[in-house]
Amino acid sequence: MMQESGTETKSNGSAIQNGSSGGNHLLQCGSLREGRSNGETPAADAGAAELVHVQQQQQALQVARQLLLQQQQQQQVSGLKSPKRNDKQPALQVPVSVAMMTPQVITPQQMQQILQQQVLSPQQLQVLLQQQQALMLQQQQLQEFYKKQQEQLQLQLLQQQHAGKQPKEQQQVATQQLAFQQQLLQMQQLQQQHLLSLQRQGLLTIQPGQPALPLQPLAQGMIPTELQQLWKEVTSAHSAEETTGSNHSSLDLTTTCVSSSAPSKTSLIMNPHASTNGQLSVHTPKRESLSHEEHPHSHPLYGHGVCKWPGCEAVCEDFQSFLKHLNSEHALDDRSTAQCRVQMQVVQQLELQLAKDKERLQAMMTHLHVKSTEPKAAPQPLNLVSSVTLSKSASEASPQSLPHTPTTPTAPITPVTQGPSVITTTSMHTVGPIRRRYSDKYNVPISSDIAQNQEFYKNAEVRPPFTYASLIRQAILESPEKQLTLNEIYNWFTRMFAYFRRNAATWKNAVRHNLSLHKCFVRVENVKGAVWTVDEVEFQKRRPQKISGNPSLIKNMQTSHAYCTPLNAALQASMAENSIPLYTTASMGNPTLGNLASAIREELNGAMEHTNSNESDSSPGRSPLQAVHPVHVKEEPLDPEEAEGPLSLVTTANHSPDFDHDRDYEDEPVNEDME
DNA sequence: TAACAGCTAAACACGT
DNA sequence: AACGTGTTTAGCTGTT
Repeated sequence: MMQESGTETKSNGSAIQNGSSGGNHLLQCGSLREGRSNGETPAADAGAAELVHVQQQQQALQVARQLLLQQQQQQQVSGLKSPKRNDKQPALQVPVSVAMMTPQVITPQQMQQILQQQVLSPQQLQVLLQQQQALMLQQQQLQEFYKKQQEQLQLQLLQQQHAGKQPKEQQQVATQQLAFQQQLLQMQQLQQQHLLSLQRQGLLTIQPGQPALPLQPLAQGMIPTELQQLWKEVTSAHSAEETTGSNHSSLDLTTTCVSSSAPSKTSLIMNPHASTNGQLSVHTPKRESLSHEEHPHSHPLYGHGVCKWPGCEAVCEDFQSFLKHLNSEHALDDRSTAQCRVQMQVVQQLELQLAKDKERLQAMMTHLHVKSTEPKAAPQPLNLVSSVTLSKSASEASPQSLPHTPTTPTAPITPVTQGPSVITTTSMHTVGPIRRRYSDKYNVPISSDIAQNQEFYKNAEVRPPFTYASLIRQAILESPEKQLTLNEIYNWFTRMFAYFRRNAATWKNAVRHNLSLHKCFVRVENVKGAVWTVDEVEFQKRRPQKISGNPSLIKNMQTSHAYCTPLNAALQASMAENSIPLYTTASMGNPTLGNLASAIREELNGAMEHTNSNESDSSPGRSPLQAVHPVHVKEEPLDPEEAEGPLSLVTTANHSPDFDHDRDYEDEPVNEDME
């Protein structure tokens, strides 16, 4: 007896839409977890490596800057009056190309796209965003510096022109300038690489014609025409003097920068083939060398003069020094052990990823061979790289599904496995936004997703990919007594999801609507008023999807569930970073894992329940619903076949300790920067 | 194409 | 009267 069975007024029992429609989530746990496990570590490594490079570039820039300063001093000493920096003459002003200097941070549109796709986990997105921000910071500093230097240079060139100064000095200054450009070129190359790495991981979809991505900044107006003109004057007037290779390369670089306006000028440094992909041919040495392995002393942790210990990348001149470094820096200690464990997890996840991807590939190939003529072969779930398709889908999705929050994406997590019609690898990651909410019946359980992405949902205004019904149910099930007042449900929404801290009128109305509409929500009069409970039987009665009866799908489903278990271990690994012992189990009292584990069982159970409705599946884990759950009133008699209690009720014991009923965010829009 | 699921909006009733 | 709660209907989009 949980509460006094009050006068629940479920008068909508006659609702035509019947409450059998619960929520749904779509995520196959395999695809999500794998996507995240796949991308996380390499992305982090790449980011760290690039940061190192950025720092190196900065140092080089510092040196170059000093040279330039010396040059300026010489000029000043030689009698040139030092002009005020603010005396910029508009006609000769050399604005720094925004296109070039714009940090290649993920634009809001791209971010939205990413969030909508949710190919990777929110945590991974955060990590990558942090890397992006770090890079952005670096480049912004360089940008400032570059601006200053360019202004100075411009002024000096101006003066020299007017004063008829020696071209040699001028040329030297220009060389310095070009040195900066080269540095910045490399900087941008790094950014490009970072971006491409994101692309490879499916985080970004570079769409043709997408202006937000400065993929061709160097080819477009990097140096204004004024400067080009200046250069022409300088170089043509003194072409006889400077025919050295360095100057040539400098000039080449310059013309490269203006190649958009004068493509037929001098030879391009940019690789034409690469430039079509937005990738420059200017490689940093490190990247270049990554592809070959011809070191005489082959060691998995040593390559190309760099220690490959995760997170190290120390430069070692030769193999001996590497061994020295290995023994000194990576000796057997706690840190190394921890890193080793992490690596183990990484490998494990990658292996899982590989296995799953192999299976997926097999399924795809089978599918394409068997029923390639099926009209639904290229249906809605995927939006190929074509921006037309994507934008169309997006425009369809946003206004209807989110009229109240145009800035926040609908975030249905669309598993790659949903659409087997994926052909290209890029399109694997460009599954566009879909309006639907996803059933939590056969895919990732809502409790699992929320538990794992809790922080993300709390901070990012991303709509959870679950139906209101599912969310309400989750809120109620998370409560200690499996019952909540309406206001407590509201609070749960605002507490758990940043998305629901806006437009309260809309979603609260929807919550009330769902509570009233769905039979699975039972109103119970309580001492302190009315509370809402979940009728699990009704909830599980949701319309079975077409998956039922298809043995192969059932098998796949079970497989996907099976993948959840080791991935659960991966989650534990990540928690080990926070002093949570590795390989803890859900029974050890961690609420998140407890919920996760139980949710997995729940989903598996629920799925089996529907797919094997005829079988007398008497798995020991099941328990009659009434034994655990406070359902007080049924308008319909319990179907004994359906009365198998879902194991989700097990989560009771693992209720999150930090569940705070009193904290409510109310309706006021929450600050955006809840980072 | 129709049925269904889900979302949003809105009207309305009722109680405080 | 204002507000919160609850019910119901309608219209729309997307899926099956």
